[in-house]
Amino acid sequence: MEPEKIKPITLMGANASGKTEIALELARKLGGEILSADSKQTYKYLEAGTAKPAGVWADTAAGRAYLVENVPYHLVDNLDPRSTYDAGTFVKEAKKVMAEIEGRGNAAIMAGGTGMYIQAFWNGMDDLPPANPEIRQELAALAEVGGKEALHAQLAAMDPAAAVKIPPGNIQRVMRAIEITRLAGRPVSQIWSGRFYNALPAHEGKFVFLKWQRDLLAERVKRRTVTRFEEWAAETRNLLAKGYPEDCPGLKTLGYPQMLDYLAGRLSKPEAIHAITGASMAYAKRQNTWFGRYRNALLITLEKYEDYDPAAIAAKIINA
RNA sequence: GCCGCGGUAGCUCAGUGGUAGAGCACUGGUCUGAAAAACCAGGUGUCGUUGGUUCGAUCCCAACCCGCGGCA
Repeated sequence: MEPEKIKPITLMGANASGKTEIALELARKLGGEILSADSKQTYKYLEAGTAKPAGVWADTAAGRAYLVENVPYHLVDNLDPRSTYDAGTFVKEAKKVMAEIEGRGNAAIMAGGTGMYIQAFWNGMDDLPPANPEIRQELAALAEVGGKEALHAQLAAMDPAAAVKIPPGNIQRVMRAIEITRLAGRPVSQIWSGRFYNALPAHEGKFVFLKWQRDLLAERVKRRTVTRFEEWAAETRNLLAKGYPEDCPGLKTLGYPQMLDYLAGRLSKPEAIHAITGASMAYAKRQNTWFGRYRNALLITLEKYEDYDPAAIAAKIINA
């Protein structure tokens, strides 16, 4: 008799909400492997700054893997900080890893805070042309001269419907809309299916949203920032010494700009900690807004510290 | 004790004789290959306290309280 196949579990939540610990607990209980949905932990050398779980690369029966407490932890620690990464690439790699995990008969546990990656993986993306560096460079140069308004005006000329949906200040999305329209040869607003943001496919797996009471999360974020600050500073200093530019993709991420300010003497240590904590909380708010849209996810609210019991939460998820 | 400066949003502060504003914080939201990104919306208030002048005081006057600096 074949054992019942365990459907993938997807664990979502803001940074510092304890996803990793619960994912490890689930992996131990189910004999599972973890698949990280985190846009920054994919980078090598970014450890303290991304709260990447400590692990080691080792040869296993299934090939080389990053092991955290002996649990395979996929899609982390494998990209140079100078490289870019994106949702499309993530989906492609994650599908492959997911298939391999299932092929081994193991439970897959996706854990992460990058809502867009989770969204793209489970709900898919419309068939849009991938990023084009030449066009982006050209558009960035145009924005340099004419400002964000000039770019938005260009979008309005080629696709009024898209221009209405995207505010001029949001230069990244304006550029992307122009890019798609040019590459596809027709207005992006006609290509968008408009059905991208809905619920998650609950029949394909379990979806869990860990939501902390704000002040408690702020306390956790602050404590984590203070605790790892020196290690983070050393790691960042080391990267600069190796020749990584301050504006490389890996370093253009939450907290690193403030850390670079600190290393350059533009911020004192308390100021840097305050700025990093503030940025992390602003990010947590966005994450909670994103995940809150999934009404069919299992919502686990944490209102007091005692509510955070990884083993109990893991059991609750398994029994849900 | 005296002199000076200050007391306005959670914080730092601007401002006006017609009940007030910015930045940050906070709250809600957007999101289709940069997403730890890039944005949109919302002002949340006993203007230190009590009196006085005035049609009207957060603003002018007095006293008091508190903080900072100086002189004793």
